[in-house]
Amino acid sequence: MADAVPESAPAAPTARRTVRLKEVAARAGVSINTVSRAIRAPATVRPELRRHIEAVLDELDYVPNRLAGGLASAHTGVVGVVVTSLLYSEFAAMIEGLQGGLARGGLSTMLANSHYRPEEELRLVRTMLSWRPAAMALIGIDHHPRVPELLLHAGIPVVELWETGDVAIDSVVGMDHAGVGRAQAGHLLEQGYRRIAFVGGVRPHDHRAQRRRDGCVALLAERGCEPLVMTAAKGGTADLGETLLDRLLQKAPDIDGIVCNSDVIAFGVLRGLIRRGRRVPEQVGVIGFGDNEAAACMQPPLSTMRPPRAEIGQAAAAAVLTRIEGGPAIRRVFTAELIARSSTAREAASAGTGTATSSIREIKS
Amino acid sequence: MADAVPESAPAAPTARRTVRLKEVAARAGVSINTVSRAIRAPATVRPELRRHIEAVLDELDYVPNRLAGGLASAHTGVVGVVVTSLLYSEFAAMIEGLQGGLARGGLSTMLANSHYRPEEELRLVRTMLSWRPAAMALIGIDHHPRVPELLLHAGIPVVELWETGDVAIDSVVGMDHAGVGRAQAGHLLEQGYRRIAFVGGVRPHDHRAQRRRDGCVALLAERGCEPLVMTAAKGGTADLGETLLDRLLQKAPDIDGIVCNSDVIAFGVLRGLIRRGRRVPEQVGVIGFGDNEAAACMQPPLSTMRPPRAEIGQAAAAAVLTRIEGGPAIRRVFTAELIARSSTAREAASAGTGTATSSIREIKS
DNA sequence: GTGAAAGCGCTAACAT
DNA sequence: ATGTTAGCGCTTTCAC
Repeated sequence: MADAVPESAPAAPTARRTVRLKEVAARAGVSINTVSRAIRAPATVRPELRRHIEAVLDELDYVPNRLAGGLASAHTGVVGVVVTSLLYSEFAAMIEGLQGGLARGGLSTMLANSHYRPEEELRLVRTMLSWRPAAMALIGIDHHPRVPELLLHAGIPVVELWETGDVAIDSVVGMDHAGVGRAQAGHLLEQGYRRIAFVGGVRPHDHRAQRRRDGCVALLAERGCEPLVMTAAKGGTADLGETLLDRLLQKAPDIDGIVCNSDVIAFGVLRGLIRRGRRVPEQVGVIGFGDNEAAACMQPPLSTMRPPRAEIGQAAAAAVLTRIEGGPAIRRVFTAELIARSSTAREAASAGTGTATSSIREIKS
Repeated sequence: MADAVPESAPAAPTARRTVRLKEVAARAGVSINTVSRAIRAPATVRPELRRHIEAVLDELDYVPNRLAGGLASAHTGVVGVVVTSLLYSEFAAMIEGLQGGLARGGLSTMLANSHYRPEEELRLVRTMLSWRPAAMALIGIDHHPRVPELLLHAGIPVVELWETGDVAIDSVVGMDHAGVGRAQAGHLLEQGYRRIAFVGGVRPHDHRAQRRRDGCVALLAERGCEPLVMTAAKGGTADLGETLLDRLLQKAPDIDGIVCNSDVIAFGVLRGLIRRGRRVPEQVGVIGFGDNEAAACMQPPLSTMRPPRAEIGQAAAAAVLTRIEGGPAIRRVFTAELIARSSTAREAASAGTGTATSSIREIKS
């Protein structure tokens, strides 16, 4: 399985041969300071000299030491990002947007994963703060109770992503998840479904999922429908979707609409319905959340909610940049888009491919 | 859209109120040094005193300054990770495994994304090195020409993930992608398909995808089949899959087997085939790559190759940890697993759900 | 425009 | 077991 690779591998971390500003300065015949300025403020160095220094820099393959630089200048240009999960591609596009936006502003990103564990989140925030980051970004608005005070105490810009609520540490950029749940249920009602259930995996600390569930339940109650909920305290998978469907059908065989907490859950639900001979969308309507890349390839194509992930990430990056430059904290709420496909098209059950996208829906004030 | 959040937000980054070792020491009535040791080597401080110091640490909410610590000690406990993409969830599970393994070894992770751009990779490697990381991890084995020398010069452990080849910078943990392509084509041949094409999005610098394609083509040639290739120079999407299928059918209407570069491409291909009235798997066999969570929910369920992503990430973390402790560089090649479902079950086209998993296949020597 | 000197906050010898 | 003394490599005044 594993065998040594002798050549090309330093037997032990090489006997410290790092190039410092000092070496560059000596080689270029100037002071350390001048080299430093040639790097950070080229305009303050005579063009001719500057080019000379740059040549030496290149020749010696100089890599600055940001630990030293950061220590001396008290600002680092890294942004600490704490996410609750890297899997399920739930946040990938958002993080990518955030990272891209920050990079354009000259900031690096340090990513850590709390796996939906508050204790872990606290630990990670402490670790990141120990790097004296220029700012911090966190997923969600529900944190370990000590996190907000720690962050506030650090005196740096903070942005909370993905979810929005009433209280904010600093800036917030996200969606109203309760509104997503309402929109899902609302769409099924509009399509004429009446006996509607919420199905999905809801992890103990996934507050976003809980809010979607609550939003769905609330709307159903308002409209006089008895809300049904069938969840499990774990992450969503297709198999879980099918399992929950089973339980649901046992409890309520007359169900005709299913709001899923994620597209992946919906995939399993669709598979289960087909196996059990229920026709979608004629007998049962199904709507997911997330706009998974496979949703449009299901049979029937799955209706879902598309969260503007990249936009949220980019807006969060913009918020950080603004704040670093002394601007105000920002609160921005994006709207998820309803993608109505065949899986909820009870009226026009023969309509065909159903790739059409409905107009953008306002989720909540 | 964006409005100010006055309360709770520091008008400007607070007037520097950071707690240093000095403050803790004064409060605890000991020297700076003793506090430092109480943190890093608790055993060297009298238990009683230690508890006292810990209380003060807690009371003052001390957050160490790792810049200073790293500068002084010359080791940081961060591992720089450069990935080519965060999207498509292609690497998420692998990165998660890597990160988890490193965290267990007390190492933090700094993630950056090169978007498949070599120039960007070089830039990112330089930036990461400027943080004096304990080790570096990179996706793939084809790098910007200056990357290996930079890394070697840094004298730290390096691990290349996902792909394996003949030359390594230091450690390598991955899969043989050419072998994956061969296995895909081989499976279709075994099932009796003969007129086989490779279809997919192959980004200019996605060498893994290129290797899978080449492996597929090579095997077909060896077996006396004329290899067909229909690719586009971009990332894979379901829509692209359907587009490429169109072109393929135009060029070779008698095609009966399709090797897809990714499951997402396969989703589009399946949708396209069904729309065009071709029966899968009776008339055409389709196999994907990646074991996307939706693959088992397609109609028919999609056969695919499952790469051991988490295992690769964990093994890479182990390699880094070993190497940091002075161990040898490691080379480890994992095997992708063939997941045979209905989309290639020409023989047993009536077999039903087809969720069964074939035995593990050796991909290459 | 350039150089000299003084730290940034911490760790690592060495004393004690 | 604890304190003292030097730096780590860089940035930042402040002279020149």
